[in-house]
Amino acid sequence: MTRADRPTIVDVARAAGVSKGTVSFALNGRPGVSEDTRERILAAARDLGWTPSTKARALSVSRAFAVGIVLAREPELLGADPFFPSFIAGVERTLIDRGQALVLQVVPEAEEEAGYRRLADAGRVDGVFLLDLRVDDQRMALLEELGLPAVSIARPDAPSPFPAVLVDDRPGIEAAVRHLAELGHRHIAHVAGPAHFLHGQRRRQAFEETLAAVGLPAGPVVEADFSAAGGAAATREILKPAGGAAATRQILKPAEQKPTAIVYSNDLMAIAGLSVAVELGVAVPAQLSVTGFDNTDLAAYVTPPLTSVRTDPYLWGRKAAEALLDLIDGGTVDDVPVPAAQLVTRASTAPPPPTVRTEKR
Amino acid sequence: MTRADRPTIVDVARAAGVSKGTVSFALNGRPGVSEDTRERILAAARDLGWTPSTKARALSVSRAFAVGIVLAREPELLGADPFFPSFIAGVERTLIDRGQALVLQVVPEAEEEAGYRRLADAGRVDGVFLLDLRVDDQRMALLEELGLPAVSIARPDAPSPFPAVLVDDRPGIEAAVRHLAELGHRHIAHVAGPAHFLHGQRRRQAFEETLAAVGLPAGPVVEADFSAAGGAAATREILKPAGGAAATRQILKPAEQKPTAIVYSNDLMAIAGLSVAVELGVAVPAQLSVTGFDNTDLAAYVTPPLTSVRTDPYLWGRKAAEALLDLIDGGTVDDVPVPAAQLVTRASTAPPPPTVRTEKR
DNA sequence: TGTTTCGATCAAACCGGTTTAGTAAATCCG
DNA sequence: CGGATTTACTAAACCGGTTTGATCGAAACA
Repeated sequence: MTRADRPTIVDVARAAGVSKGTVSFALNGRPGVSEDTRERILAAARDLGWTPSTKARALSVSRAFAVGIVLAREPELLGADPFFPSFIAGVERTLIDRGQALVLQVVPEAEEEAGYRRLADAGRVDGVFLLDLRVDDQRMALLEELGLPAVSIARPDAPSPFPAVLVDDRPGIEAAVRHLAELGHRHIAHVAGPAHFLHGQRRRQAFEETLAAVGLPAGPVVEADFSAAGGAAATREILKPAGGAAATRQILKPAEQKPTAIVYSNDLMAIAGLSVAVELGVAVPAQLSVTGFDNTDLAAYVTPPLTSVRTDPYLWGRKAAEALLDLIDGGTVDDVPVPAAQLVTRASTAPPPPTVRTEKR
Repeated sequence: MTRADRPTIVDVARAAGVSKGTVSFALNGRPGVSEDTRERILAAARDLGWTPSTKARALSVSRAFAVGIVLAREPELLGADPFFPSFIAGVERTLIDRGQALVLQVVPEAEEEAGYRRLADAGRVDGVFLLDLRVDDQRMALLEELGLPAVSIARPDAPSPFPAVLVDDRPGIEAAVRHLAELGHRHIAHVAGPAHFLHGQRRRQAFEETLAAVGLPAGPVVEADFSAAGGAAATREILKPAGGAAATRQILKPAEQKPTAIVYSNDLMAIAGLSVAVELGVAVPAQLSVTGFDNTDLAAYVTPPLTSVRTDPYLWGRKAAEALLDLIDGGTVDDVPVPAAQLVTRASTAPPPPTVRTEKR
């Protein structure tokens, strides 16, 4: 009935007839062990089914052999975002190969800092990923104080002591706007993500700059929160004749001309927007073109199929993990380039209606 | 330039003028320490900003102070499923309060067993959650072999040595079917999840049993894979006049009568199904009623808003974590009841078209 | 051949906690 | 008042690895 205790390094040492120090050397590929002995040790380890205890290694080399992610998003928003699962899957691909684990922490927004402190103080992780960068993000300073190496997804807006995976949302938005412009749209609106998020802000910037670059007038921008509800509300605001009280959340001066296209900063809001259009009797794409961002699984299966920007979070995850592990190992790590996002055109974008088109000159 | 090393228990002991054993006792609330000394120790610890090293504790008490989840799903399916983020958020709520961490492992399906072994052999976790139960699931045996405590989400189909959170999808599906039956539908179809998943199987069973219970004829059941693409294909199969080659994936004999309602086993497939209906010129809900499952964020924002079954994965996560930690602490843990899922009715369900209705007798 | 160098190996210290065995002083008891 | 408990605490062992310093025999050198 006695539970077979896991073998330890001494068991292996005894079986191989050496000291435990030698076993350790043999296993870590250190010089100073004869080929003969090394093989005997490896064989003994295999026979006993021995795996070094991470706990013991962690203590003696003061490493956790784990990296962390602190997520301060609301679960509902997480669930709707295809980014995380793919990113994490990519991260794991790298971690598993290098014997590391991923410690996840999902916390209410107010406890974000506490989350990082917990990971650091308890020595649970050797480094972290920095996601959902914000404008003037305080976390870089926090992590430096905590002495925790990090890799950020996208480059922060201030000089950062940490390497970044150079994710850039701008080319994706730019492609969307140019695509619409080429179709003949002259009045394009944007449903932005929260301005305090760097990616929300950058997508919006890209929207505005590209409009200017192709010589179109600035379009209305409504800030929403990346949720379906937010996307629906924003769409209503854009499509409805600006009622008195409704103008509250409008950020830019409304163009006199009602937009013939809306660039959303994620698919979830775009899909919600499609429904609002139906409800208001606005045909998509005949009267209104719509683009999303993320190229969700669902994008190709809504009516009409959604033109969207395809990104590659799985790849980002792999690259980010490689960079972080190299950094932890003491290497000097440069920013990591990644391929630009691609626009996937589907039926939700088409030329603007002729009537509106006529007015455009 | 010397990095201030983190204080250890000896530093605290020295500061308080006691031995490190006493510090340990004081901190763990053991008897045998005078109130006086205890306070002096706690004060010293606070002053030095000392937190016990998880690594050291882990080694000496052979506990990881962490629990694990191994996910063998494809990232795309994960991304579309609102279950995981909410479940994990619930788990964290409990874990954080009890000083535990969550180790996540996302692996290709073929490496699932290896994933559990890695966690167990390296001693990374003290227990795991068992998600996505399958028919004749081998993992219970594996975990028992590995000596890893577990809590399963839903009760397995075979006697299990582990406690379960008694999630039951059947009442949700039953409510959906009854709702449709009350609206007057007589021919109802089901788009099922993969039959090798227990929840896929059980939702299907509930569908079939409820039909029988309310005296309706068995409806066609098409098995899909929970993805948008799968949902679209299944819908096409149900709505199209059964073409020659198309009958391949049809599981039940098709009812002679084309269905006036479809019960989907998740929202993602249901939303994809809505688009297929539009494409085939079938009006929802006028000609076809549709129900989903999960009550996704998006459900209320598609056209028409989707009647769906609301579940509470956040709660499940909290309860599951409590049960697992109690189990790890050596308690005897019973199965944990949770409230039944609720049907949320929206505009995607309505009475069947009169023409069809006439035929029903 | 005597000395040096080197490679292979071992014993012991160490990481930072927990836990057990032991001790001195204080308290109890008859 | 003297022996038996109890209380408060310390010293040391332990968890299972890694790493350092010392040892020893064989090969290299003078």
